[in-house]
Amino acid sequence: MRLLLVEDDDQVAETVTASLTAVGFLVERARDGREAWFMGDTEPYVAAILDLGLPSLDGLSVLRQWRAAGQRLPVLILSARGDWTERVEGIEAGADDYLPKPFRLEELLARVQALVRRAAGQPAPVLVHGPFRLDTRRQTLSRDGLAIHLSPQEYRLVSYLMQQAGRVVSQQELTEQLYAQDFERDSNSVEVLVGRVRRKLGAGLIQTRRGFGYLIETDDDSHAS
Amino acid sequence: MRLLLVEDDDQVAETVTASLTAVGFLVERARDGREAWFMGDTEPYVAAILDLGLPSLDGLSVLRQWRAAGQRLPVLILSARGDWTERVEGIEAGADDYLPKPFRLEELLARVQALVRRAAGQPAPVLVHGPFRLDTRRQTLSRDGLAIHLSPQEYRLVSYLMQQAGRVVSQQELTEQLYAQDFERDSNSVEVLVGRVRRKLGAGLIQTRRGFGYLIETDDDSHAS
DNA sequence: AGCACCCTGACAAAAGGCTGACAGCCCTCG
DNA sequence: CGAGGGCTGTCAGCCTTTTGTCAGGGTGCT
Repeated sequence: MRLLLVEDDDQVAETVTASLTAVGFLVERARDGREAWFMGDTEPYVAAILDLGLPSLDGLSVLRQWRAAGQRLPVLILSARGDWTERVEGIEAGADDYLPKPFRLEELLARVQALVRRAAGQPAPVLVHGPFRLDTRRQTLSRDGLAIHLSPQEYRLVSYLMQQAGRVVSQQELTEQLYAQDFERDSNSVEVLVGRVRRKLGAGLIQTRRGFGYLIETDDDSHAS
Repeated sequence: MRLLLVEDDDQVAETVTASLTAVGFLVERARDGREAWFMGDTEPYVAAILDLGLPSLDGLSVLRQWRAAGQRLPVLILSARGDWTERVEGIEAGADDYLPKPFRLEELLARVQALVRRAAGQPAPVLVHGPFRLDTRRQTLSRDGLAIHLSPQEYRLVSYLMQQAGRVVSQQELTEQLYAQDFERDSNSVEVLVGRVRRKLGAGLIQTRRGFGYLIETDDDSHAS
């Protein structure tokens, strides 16, 4: 799942990126306000982490512009000056959460994950679909209690589709979620990935909607009979 | 597991650090309030020991500021004046425990360990996984009742992983928990450490989730059959 | 049939993780 | 004080797994 990190300080950006990556996010970074605005308006991120002190265009302005343009991307604001007025301003500008610097990485992680879950309406750490169980703590998928080994990329694919269960997800969207933005778009890597997953899980779980994308049914629908 | 010790007196700090280190904690020290506040807000400690009489920013204020910022780090307060009002103040400021000076080192140890266990939602001082028993009181690991010698660092690794049983722990997180903040992040020391532990305990206990991190299963799952 | 899509097996590059060897450090013991 | 031994981080080499690419073959719709 792609995250946008807007942060001008290299040091901070690196640390934050590392921890977010470690828990499975694909992090892309903007260094200044203009870049941030453009990326956020263009690319489909699941959430953005927005530092307020930025060159070229202030963080709050970026946020306001996004909101003005109807962009509903969940935004977590980071701010060095943790004062009261700024927090209010942030919330008013349309932020979803606010974290004063300095912060602990765990807290950032927790909040980002909360944000993403809230946005996805998916609070469960274990996603179930028929005989399949995706355990996000163990980062493990099992069928009928038997663990099935998935590579990181395969895991991300299944995880994303299960989080979006019941919705058709286009190849384009998957490419965007699984790969960095500068990735060659005209390769069939998603197809290959889906193929590999199917070989492991059987053809039933991930359905193809020819011309539209891929789909994992919601648990109820698939077992209604 | 990293602990923050906030204490201005060198003598006391040294003694306390020595005993905590001896039972497997990695202790980092702050000498005054500002430093304490910053470290506690920035680094991922499992708990803090907070002396109240401090230069530059009073201990209670530090605590209040942490709490105001949503920092839930477990805190044990140390105080020279063991009077009633101060104790109440401490608890009200958000402390988790309170220990009047002078205290016996054993008592401090016991309380800190209790604090950490409570915070981890792990009431048991003895963690069991299959034939392995980790006794956090004696800091010993045994298999089938036979003690296995672990070096301090090895013990910390196993201990952390067992406390997080059932969860994949990334190398990054392990590095943060096992090494002090200024540690070179791009070495393979964690891998080496894991290797050493496995040589002593066998390959079964610590699983590798390639691309994700390491994992010790919960006892139940591993012996369900 | 024709076309756009999708699947699959093979391959090679790259990443991730493991291991043995080694060196620095510290402690203990004689 | 010096020798020996344990602990630990670093490094280089090795092996395995992962993953993007490509070419060729299906599949379903019009």
